[in-house]
Amino acid sequence: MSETSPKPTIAMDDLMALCKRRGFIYQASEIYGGIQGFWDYGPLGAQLKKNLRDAWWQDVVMNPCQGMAGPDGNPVRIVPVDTCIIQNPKVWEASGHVAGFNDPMVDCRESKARYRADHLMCLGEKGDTSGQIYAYVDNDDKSYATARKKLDKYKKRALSDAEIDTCPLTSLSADELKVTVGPDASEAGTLTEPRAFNLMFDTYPGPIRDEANKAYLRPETAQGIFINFKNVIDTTRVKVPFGIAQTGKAFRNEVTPRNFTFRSREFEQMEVEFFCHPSEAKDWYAFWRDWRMSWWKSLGLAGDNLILREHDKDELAHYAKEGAGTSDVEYRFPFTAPRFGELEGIAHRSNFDLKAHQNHPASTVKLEYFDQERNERYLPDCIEPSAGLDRGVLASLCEAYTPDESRPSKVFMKFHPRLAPIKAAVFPLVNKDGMPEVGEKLAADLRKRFGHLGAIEFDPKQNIGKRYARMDEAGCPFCFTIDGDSLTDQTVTVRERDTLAQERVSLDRAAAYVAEKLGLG
RNA sequence: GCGGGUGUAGCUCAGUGGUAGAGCGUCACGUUGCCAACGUGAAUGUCGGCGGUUCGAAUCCGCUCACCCGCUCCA
Repeated sequence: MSETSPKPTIAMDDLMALCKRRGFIYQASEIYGGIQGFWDYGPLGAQLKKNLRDAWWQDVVMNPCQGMAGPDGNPVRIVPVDTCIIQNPKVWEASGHVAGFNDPMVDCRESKARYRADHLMCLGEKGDTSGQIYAYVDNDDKSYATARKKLDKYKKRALSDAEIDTCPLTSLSADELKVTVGPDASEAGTLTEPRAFNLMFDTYPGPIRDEANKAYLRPETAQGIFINFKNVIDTTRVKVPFGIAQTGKAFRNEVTPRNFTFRSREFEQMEVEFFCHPSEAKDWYAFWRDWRMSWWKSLGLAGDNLILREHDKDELAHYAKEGAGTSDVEYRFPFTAPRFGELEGIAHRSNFDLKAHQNHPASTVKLEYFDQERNERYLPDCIEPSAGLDRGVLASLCEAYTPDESRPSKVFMKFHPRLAPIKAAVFPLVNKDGMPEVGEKLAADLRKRFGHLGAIEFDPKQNIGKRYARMDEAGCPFCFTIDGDSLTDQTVTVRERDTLAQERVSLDRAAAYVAEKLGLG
């Protein structure tokens, strides 16, 4: 990993100040002191985020893989869904989230170590209900030996195995915990009571707030796809291999929200679950991994700040253990540098999820797919490219932030034109002599043509330098200026954000100019 | 969860117990007319919040909230 970046690492504080100043991102509930792990998007941020989501929707769902054929030589097929944030809680039992997202943790005030409560065992002398208890990490011989040694020292004699009683830490009473010595502690009573880190948010649909009515806010959008797999198969004409895609909010009660919007408790995902025959899973995995990497590059996250990283075996998620692997598309954020933070994970989930839902006791549905061509019934394997929309936005903001002492704004946002929240601006050089009228008409024309892609600004106030500078900070790629000559020869000056170059184009060519620069031909 | 830091106008920050400030930005008017120019003027604050000490608190004390950094944690 290279420690040197071709671009100086920007200060996160400066970027955050710009995001506030220009209306990209605000702290959620700011007027009440904020709320940890939540962020709101302002006018420019909302459009930036929409543009990234739309780019994904277009390139992944509507024109899958930008028209590139899959490894089988056929066009890639994807259909969209939009599923609920709240589902029957059994969905999350089957998926493993209820068990996996509820690990009670224990902290040690002395050693500062944190343990999973269900990984801690305790030992003491058989029959002794008043003496000290010693905790150790389950299946850790060294930790066990340490606890035995501490007990022997406390009892002032070597106890035999037969004199030892063990039990899980979670079975101890509060009083017993007070006389328990932590695995890495010397004093008793330094362990906190086991605390559940509820990584899923609870909610209670219906009038009665009762455990029987407990439901969860989804921690990932993926399960909404898996539980609709049969519906999609039955009601559309898709055939394996194909993908189901959706974007939407997900919620995780992160222990430590950090780093601006990077680890938020409420965030938006863009996910595809791509189903294929197990024999083709490896090829599809490699295909998606490589194409997703190139997609992020195509949106301006090029260069050394973006890497594709294959997971080591020991960091694979529970659903990916059996699969062909997991890769991350990672971006070098200022706060991770020189290391990288995940933008998107491409995982081979094998048939983990379909199997889990099919096998859940409360589920009656058969999810096997009958493949006519192969004359074979099977549970498809699944390749999951799962991207973080908010992380993509954050990476785009970081990448776009370009200090430039030579220009009045001292900084400009070099967004890819496709992502830029303001597509173009129109300025009358002087707010009189017929220039505003010409400008307003041009702005209206551009709005009609490009308004669905982003804002078209019209600004007749103050001197031209200020207006250019404002657009630089907003990341607007093109500014059209109407001057005296425009009235006579029907031409305008277009000023390019990145190069500051000015070019004279005819008024009726202005829309074509923007279309070409946006890649719309 | 632990340790350190920060919190005053939209942004950056000054203000160590005595009337709430500056620069920039924003807005208006004038002038100018291709890069935050110039002139005049204006708006904008629960000094993060709550409580305490004090005749008097942005300032001292306690608690709390949020953000940043380092741990820890994170399928």
